[in-house]
Amino acid sequence: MNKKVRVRFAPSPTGPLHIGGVRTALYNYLFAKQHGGDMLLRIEDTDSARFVPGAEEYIVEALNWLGIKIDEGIGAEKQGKHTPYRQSERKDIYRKYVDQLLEKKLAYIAFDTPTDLETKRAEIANFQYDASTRDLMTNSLTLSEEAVNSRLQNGEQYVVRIKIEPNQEIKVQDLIRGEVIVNSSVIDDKVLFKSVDGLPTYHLANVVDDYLMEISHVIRGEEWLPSAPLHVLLYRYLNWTDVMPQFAHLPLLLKPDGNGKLSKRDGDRLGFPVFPLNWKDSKTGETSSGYREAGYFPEAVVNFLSLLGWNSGTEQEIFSMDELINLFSLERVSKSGAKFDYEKGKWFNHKYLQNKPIDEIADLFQHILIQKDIIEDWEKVKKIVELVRERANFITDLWVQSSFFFVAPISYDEKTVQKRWKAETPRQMEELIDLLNAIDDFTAENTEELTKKWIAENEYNMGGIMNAFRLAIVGEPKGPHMFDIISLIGKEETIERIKNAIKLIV
RNA sequence: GGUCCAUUCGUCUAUCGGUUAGGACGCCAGGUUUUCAUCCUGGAAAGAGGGGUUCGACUCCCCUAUGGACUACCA
Repeated sequence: MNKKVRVRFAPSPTGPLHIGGVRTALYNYLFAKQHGGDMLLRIEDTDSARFVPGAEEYIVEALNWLGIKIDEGIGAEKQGKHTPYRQSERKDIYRKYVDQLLEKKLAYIAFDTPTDLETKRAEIANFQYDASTRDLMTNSLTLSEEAVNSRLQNGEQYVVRIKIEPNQEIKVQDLIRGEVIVNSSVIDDKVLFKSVDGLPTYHLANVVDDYLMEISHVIRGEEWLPSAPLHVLLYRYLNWTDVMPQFAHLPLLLKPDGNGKLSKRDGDRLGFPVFPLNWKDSKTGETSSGYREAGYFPEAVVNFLSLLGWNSGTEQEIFSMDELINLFSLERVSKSGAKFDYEKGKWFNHKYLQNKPIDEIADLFQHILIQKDIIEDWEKVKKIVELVRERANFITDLWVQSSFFFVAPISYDEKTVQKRWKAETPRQMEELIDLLNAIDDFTAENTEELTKKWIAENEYNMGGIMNAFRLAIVGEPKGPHMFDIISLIGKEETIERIKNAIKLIV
């Protein structure tokens, strides 16, 4: 049976989308597109207590930015035929399946309060609510029917738990890991539904929704692997095994140093973003930085992320989204977790910065200039970008690398002054002023030729002159070819700066 | 503690029984250069340990070790 490929990304709106989540979304997308399938976005907000306003919008915006297009569900152009795609709005749908399980005695009602459970856990070491302990608890298996009904009529809070038969082998076929076998005895009677808010828990909701939304492949993080057998069981209990999706559990993204899952704190600690976009926490007011605002190209982030846990089998490193769609395969996803290497992320952005059309880069840079109240001629901006982009990793680096094109130095790098500004330098610079002043054709080629001639004729030291010259014009020992710089800033400005340097450097 | 998953250079990874164990990031050295950077060339750098299976194991199996995930009326 070959059903249409339909995958879903199903985050819960508890905050900004984590970079690991982004990768999961990306792999889902690549897989779907390769097979001509659909990518759905479903919001799993069954925990009303953890809902964070703005999180859903953030997720949609982030995926949009990255070029991960949603075919159906939240954020899609047209939502699709399985609406709604927010689980909190699907309450009525789940109730039916809860009742079905209850009727078939595959689930039961439990009245134990959180404190009851706590005390039990304290009492019994490694307590697990399952076949071995449910007789000790307050539920519809231990209470009489009348007792249960009267409790319900009194409006007592309850949950519905799945009833798991102990000692059964449950097999999960995983596309990345192969067959995983778990004994049902180690799975507890998970809560499927809570009366407090009338909502199911994740386990029931995701199974029901994946079934109703005709999901063909569930591609999610490895943290779900331990509960996958429970989900398989649920498909069995609901008689849906014939249309059960295939599972693929992705390896985790790990901290760059030490061990463990990559977390928000690592970003703060090590100084790199762990979110796609900036996020401002409305409670604490603190902002977490995102890749977009840090100056990354979405293509670079996608490329970088795609290789964290997958590889093409070739030695190619740079991939466009289309190439990724073509080449991606779950079989080539690695099984072990990948440490997050931020340095390599920077390198990817550098590559994209070099390879993009100059107009695109210049346009982005001009926006930065405008924010700094610098209005500059488009052609000139393009030339400047051309000259400095190779020394930049990010659009934002461009300013650091080129600010001297727009603003004359107000101070001079001390070390360089000591090393490059000698006693005879002011006199030589005066001569240089005279020389440049007499040049009408101020192109880089011409000024270079004449300046070098002058240096040779006077038997000056090339490095000595040029480095002092640079110091006067740039203020620091950096930047592109000197004659390219002065041709762009012009004769007057060049001479002005040399004069200033002679005056200011002691 | 229990269950499950994993283990090749510092990092991401290639290898699907026979290779001088390859590439990339980073690092180091040299070259290019008037500076910084880029770029080019080169270099150091790896199969967790122990048993098997096999003519031959990084590759297959087992054990140990290590790491991770999960173990909620969270997802």
